Amino acid sequence: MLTKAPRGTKDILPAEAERWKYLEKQAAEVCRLFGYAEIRTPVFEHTELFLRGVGEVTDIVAKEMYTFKDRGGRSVTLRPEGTAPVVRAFLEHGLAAEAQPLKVYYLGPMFRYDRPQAGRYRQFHQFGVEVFGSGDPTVDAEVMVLALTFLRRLGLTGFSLHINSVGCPACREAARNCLREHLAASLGQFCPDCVERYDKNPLRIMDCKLERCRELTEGAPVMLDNLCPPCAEHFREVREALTALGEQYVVDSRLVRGLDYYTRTAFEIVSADLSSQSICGGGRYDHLLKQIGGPDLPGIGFAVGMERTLLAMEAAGIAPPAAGKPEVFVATAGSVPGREALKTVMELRLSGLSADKDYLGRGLRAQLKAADRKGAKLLVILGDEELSRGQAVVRDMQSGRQETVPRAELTERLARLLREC
RNA sequence: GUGGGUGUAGCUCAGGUGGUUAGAGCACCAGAUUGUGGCUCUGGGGGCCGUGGGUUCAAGUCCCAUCAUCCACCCCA
Repeated sequence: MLTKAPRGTKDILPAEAERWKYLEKQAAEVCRLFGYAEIRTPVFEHTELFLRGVGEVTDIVAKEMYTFKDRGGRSVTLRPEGTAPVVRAFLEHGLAAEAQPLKVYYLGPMFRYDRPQAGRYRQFHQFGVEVFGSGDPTVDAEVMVLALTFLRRLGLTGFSLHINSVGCPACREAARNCLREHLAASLGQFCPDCVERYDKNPLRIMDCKLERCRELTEGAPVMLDNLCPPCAEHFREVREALTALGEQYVVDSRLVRGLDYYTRTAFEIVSADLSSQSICGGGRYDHLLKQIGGPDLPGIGFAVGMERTLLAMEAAGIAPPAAGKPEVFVATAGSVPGREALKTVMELRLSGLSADKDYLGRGLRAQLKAADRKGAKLLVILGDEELSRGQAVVRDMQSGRQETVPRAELTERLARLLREC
């Protein structure tokens, strides 16, 4: 128990941390190119923010939040998603006064009390972007392309973009009623989950994975058929923008997202490498800011699951660049004390070379073995004879070539050798 | 929340029908080589066999419970 990470969490060990750093760097670089600035918000917020922002009847809020009272009696919640906190920060700091639209990105841990399984954790990480202040269809296309660009940059190819429009509150309500009417007669034949969805979120019935339910919904009126003229026009322009950019996409009229705040454009990127699990989800939320108490500004964003991205890369056999190896290992021989090695190592480090040494008082043989395992490129040997003559042995670990150099010239010599290899 | 699989060394796993001091490979440490890595050989350290209870003369092995973990559903990234 004491030596076990809590359920649904995991340690990112040094080897894997290198891969995370790589992903984070790629995300930051893509955002720089697209003109998105980073924003960092707290990992916990007032519980009320998520109740209002995400929606009280959503699964995320109803049964997956880490909510607790702090010592002052306030109810706070570990953020289950990134959009509501970013909206809150936008409103709190009056960022509406800055040049519009505002384009930001975030990257960090999210928390959901869920049963863990492949690609699903209780603490997981999302990279996401948000755009506030523009309802323009080209923004919809831009954020989708941003996500696609990020994935491509990592070398992933086995994914596809699925898009849909869930309309505005007005036409969505009309579509819901229309669908309920259509399904009312056959409701008894659906699975229990779908019967529950009938009242809660009937559009989701269209998204059921059971074949029987799928068959029952054949010919049912889909959201896209019930869009009001402005929403239909918006969706058409989003598709045209994607096409103009040469992006392939699938219009999936069954696609419904689980968060209440979405309007109009909804999209997912699913990965073939993860048996079609979604790796990214997002959409437009034109009334969320007002709902949280701000101006009636439109917004849009997405979130990419970092763990899932890493899993997809692994499944596709993509290996991020290897970790940096130490450049120099300093060994001692004979009766030379360890502090001589430490002195040399420090000189090298302060001149910009990464250097390391043995800390277990091991023999020369074991020190070479250690240097080899760490992947050091060069080895310095400080022995009694060399030391008394003010020299040191420099060995190229790959070729095994050795030379004796004056200690005064050691740093310079090592730097030159490293440049050559 | 529902359903299924699996828990033996740091890792991957052996341990027919219960039977003495629980094994292998990899990894780790040391030696062969008293000052020279990768290969090889030799030796060594490491295990409440997930936990608790039950059956039995005897349980890693059988039964029950529990916890953990993985997979799927639900939901979502």
